[in-house]
Amino acid sequence: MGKELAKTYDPKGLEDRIYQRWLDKKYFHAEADPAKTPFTIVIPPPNITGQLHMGHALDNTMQDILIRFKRMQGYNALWQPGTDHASIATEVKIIEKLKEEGIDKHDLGREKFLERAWEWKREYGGRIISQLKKMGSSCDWDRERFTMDEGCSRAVTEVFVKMHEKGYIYKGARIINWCPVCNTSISDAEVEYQEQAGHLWHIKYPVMREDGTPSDTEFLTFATTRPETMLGDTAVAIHPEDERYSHLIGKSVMLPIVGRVIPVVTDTYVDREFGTGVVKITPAHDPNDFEVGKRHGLPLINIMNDDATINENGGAYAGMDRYQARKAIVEELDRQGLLVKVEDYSHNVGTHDRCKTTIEPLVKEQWFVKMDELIKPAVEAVKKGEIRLIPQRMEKTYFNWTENIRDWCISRQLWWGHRIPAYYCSECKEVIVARQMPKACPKCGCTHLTQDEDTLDTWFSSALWPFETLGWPEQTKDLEYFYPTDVLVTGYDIIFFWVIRMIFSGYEQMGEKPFKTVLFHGLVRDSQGRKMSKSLGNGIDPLEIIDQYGADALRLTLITGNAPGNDMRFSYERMDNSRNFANKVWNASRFILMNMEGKQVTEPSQEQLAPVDKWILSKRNTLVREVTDNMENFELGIAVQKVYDFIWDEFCDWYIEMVKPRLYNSDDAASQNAALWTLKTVLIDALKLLHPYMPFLTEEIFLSLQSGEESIMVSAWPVYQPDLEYAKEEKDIETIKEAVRGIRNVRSGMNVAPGRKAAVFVVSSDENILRTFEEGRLFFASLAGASDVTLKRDKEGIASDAVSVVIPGATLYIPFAELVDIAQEIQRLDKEKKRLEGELARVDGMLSNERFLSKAPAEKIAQEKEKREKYRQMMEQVTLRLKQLQ
RNA sequence: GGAAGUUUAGCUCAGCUGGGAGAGCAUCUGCCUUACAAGCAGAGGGUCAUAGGUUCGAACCCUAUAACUUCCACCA
Repeated sequence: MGKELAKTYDPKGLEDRIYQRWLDKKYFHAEADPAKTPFTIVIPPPNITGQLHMGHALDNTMQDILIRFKRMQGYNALWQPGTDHASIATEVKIIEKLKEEGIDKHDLGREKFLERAWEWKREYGGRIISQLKKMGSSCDWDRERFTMDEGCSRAVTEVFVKMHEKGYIYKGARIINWCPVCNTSISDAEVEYQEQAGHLWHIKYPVMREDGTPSDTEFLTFATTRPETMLGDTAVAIHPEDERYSHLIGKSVMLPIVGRVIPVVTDTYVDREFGTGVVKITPAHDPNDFEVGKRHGLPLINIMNDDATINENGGAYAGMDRYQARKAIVEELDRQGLLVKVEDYSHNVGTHDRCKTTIEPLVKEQWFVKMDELIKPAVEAVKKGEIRLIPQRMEKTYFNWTENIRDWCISRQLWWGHRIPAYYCSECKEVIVARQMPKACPKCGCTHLTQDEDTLDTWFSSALWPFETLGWPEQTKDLEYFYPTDVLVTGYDIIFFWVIRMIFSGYEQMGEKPFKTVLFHGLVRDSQGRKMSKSLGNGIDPLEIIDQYGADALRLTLITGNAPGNDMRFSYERMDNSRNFANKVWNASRFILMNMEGKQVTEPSQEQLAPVDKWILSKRNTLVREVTDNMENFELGIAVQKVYDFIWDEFCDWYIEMVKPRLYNSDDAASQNAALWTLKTVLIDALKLLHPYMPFLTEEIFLSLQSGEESIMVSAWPVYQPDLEYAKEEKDIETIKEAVRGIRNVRSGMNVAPGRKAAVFVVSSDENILRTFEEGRLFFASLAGASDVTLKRDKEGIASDAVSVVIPGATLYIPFAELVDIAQEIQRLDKEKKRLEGELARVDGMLSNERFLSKAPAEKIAQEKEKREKYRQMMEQVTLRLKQLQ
């Protein structure tokens, strides 16, 4: 690119061009190389149905920052990308699409349906990937994987078979969560409880008399939120120690409508305090009742079809929807005089997190993963710090889940997914779990075998993601080299779905943790703090933001001022600020490029460097150390804030302004060269520190500054150099800055026109201060609006009514004769005196406190003493000046 | 029912191992100063939720309280 840079930064077009160049140069690609240390991140695979949203944008920005940082530090950085088949989400979408065409899934048949699904994958699977590229993500796209590609499918089968052999996977009839709309079982993690307004129906069942007829005077009354489930009641329970009902122990009641006699059982599960202390027991439709039923050997009566209509066990109600049946049954009970009362009642209802349908607990044959043994190493790993969670408080959530874990229902009645590698003999009903379909039944030799119709929970394959993407179950070089991975970046909302399952899978299959650190981020909310959602229509499309502001600005906004694990709000004001910063960097660079034009900039000697040059070089050095530290500790928001402040405040507002007179007016070529070299050197390092956050902007500028260099993304990360600390220059320049600030303040307070220059006298008995001002005379005059700067050891000859500014070690005088109001001047100095008195009182208080002196660290005491000296000196100067004026 | 988080300037939020309260936006005053008005210079604005405690010293550590948010469990 040429040196003619536009006045304002325009990311449009430029970002795509740069990204394409990075791709062409293969900078994102990593190969196992024993000579280098690997640094690996596996991407949380986005769903193939997904479109980039702010959550992805944040997640991927964080990963890209870490990857780019480590790559520049010299690590062999691999960011492993891929997508997830997202079985249920995708299947639902395809069903919807089919419906639009008037096709029913079952009419189409499994094979044709899967063809459609793969078509979908081909069409939309790439969409999210191209969107991630828009963010600037430096993934190794050559390694892109898909959870249902051949390798991943092999991994899934392998794990299933192995875990089945070990007894960790079993098939059994358990009560599971059933979604009547999606027509599949779901795991506990997929159930979302929602508070809903409902009713509590108080119902009574007649107690059976000795003669086997129902009593018409004695009843057991209880309350229920789901009266329709009475069709499946097989008992009524009371607490064993509840005296109110002790006479009923061993008796039975008549189940109305159905006409079934059911026993009264005692169980400590019953809470005597709640309601009447009586509970109806429906083992086939309630998880707690299921447990009670097991304890008492009660029969399971399933009254529902898969679509949540009442089945043939519901007698007259068969065929009705569960809610219709509820209404009809309540009416019938009322007619029979068995409905005691109806109360309004608000309670939590389990819904399917995908479709929000109220789930129906049903007893079904499903495949489960036995969790109690598997979870142990996963708990240990976090307890021992083998795996670090950031922020640490996430450990509580983690342990809370692991301690109360139940077996994981992994079979789904879906077609899109990994089909369960279990085969059934049609003759002897033998179940064979195998890597491939056996030719014949090993038990009876029959060749009529059919594969299990069900597929696996999406998260079953996601759990293997960190190692299956590196080649497992093959023992590949990549696996050996890049595993375990370094960091997992993800939202805290999928800690149960994914993080925990990857951890126990890693230990079980690899015998090793999948990653060393988990870095959690929060949710991106709208400007009012609401979750972004389709139904609210408050979602902000990252692609539109990129189009408007550029990817760099979006990335910066998402990272600035955000601590790990905390939710953040998205606002356009913050986008404006980020864009403005990009423009600031752009213009500072433009300034430097313009001034370097036609000049050969060479590295100056130490002697040629002016104190201001050393000052900014030293500041840069400190910045490098701090930013690197922060990034090593995953404090990305803090790190970028420091770079931001450095570039805008120190570099642009001070250093560039300080060197302008040298660049414009000085005919000292060596001094000019030193300034240009410093400008360029500091800018380049600042750009490098900024590059992980704003990759496009920094690359564009870097390439125009460094014609010989390949790319900033493969340049070396700046390193802190102890020999580049210039403590003296740092202190000296701070003195001048204070003087400038003091004078500007006074001028502004007195409404002095900016164009009006005035003579400034610097009076000090400190030789070092005088020398500092002498060396900085040129820029000090320019920044302080001085027509002339005179350095003096005393105030002889300065107009007695000059305005004065006191800084540590010196007093500055500005003779503004016709402007000065002596009374006002005294007032101003009085205010300053009061301030100093306050400061001195504080410092003196501390330093006269014996306990402070004996307990505080020596360094702190020295600091305070130094401050006291400074304030005393300034106090002396102010007092003196006041005396002169009065 | 259990747990976690939040509470700091008008707004949105930082504040990393306790050592003089910060940023952006907004407000007010001046400036189109040849990198940048998407800018520059200056200013105002905070009992760091409340009450105790620990400490020489607390926004930060401890205890309690309040409000808001979230997660988990789910009592029919």
